Amino acid sequence: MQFSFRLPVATHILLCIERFKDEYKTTSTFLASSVNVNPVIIRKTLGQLKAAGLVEVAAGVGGAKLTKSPEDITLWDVFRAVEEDEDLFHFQENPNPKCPVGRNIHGVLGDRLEEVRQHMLADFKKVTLADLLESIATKEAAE
Amino acid sequence: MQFSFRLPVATHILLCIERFKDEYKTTSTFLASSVNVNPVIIRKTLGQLKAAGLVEVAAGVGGAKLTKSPEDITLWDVFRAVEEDEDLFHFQENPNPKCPVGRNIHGVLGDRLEEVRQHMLADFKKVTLADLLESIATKEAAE
DNA sequence: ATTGATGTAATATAATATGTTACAACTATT
DNA sequence: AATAGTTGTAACATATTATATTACATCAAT
Repeated sequence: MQFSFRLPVATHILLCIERFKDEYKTTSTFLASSVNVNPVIIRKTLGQLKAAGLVEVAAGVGGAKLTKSPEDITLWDVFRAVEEDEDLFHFQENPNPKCPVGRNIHGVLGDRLEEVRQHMLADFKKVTLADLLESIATKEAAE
Repeated sequence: MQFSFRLPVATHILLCIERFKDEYKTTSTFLASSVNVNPVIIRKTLGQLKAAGLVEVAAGVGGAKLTKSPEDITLWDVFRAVEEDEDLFHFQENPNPKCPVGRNIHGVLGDRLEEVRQHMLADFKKVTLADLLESIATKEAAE
């Protein structure tokens, strides 16, 4: 059981937009060829990133660019843009209310899991696009 | 996008086994009525918990019990018993190798996400079944 | 032997993610 | 104004995974 690849794809898109901003017009087709998914997936994701205020997309003429500098965009921003703000785990909806475990498990376990989730989100905040771009540049230099 | 309810269900099962060990024989049917899922789901989950060494299941006669005390079983044990040991997120399998972002994203972003996952696992280790049982007992007392 | 359980296979159903096609709307350019 | 390339989005198809259910062989205490 894993999270979908929406976060990785969205991050990939943002990194490409920044990395190639001076070389290419970063259209959905261009981005799709780097990520290797259908351009429509890119457009949908770009729509979520736009709604979250992370990118601007040029209507008509095409191409996208970041609205902030890469230092100011974290994985937390990206995660929130493309994933629902919901519990980390599904819970069985109708446990037995006559059982003391059944009627309290969601509250008790849910609280602990929500703490874990908040830590995860805090971790996401520590990673910026700039960090990732730098790591990629380092790898590129070593090739 | 959420994790399945395998962890919550498995935890629920373990808590019930301990909570009712002196009152009932904790068969898959009994447990199923508290969790409110099909008994076969309970048996499969119990099979995973048994494989992980967390419970013993009485063949033939039925019923399950913990192999350790609740202080010594954490959510980490339960998570490992019922979930694959894999990346937190899916990655697009074939990004464009001709693109510097495409050929490095998995390594670079994957490393950061693996750190987040390790933190999550560490958080799971902090929560024991005994903690949860105590929280439930507190709620029961307040009812 | 009977009874009530477990373990497991086979299959069905549901939910979700992803892929694809199609097309209206938009904007710079000619 | 017409064109060309692009975005935004709907509609639909496909794949994957999780969960539910039925069935039944096997087991062990009575």
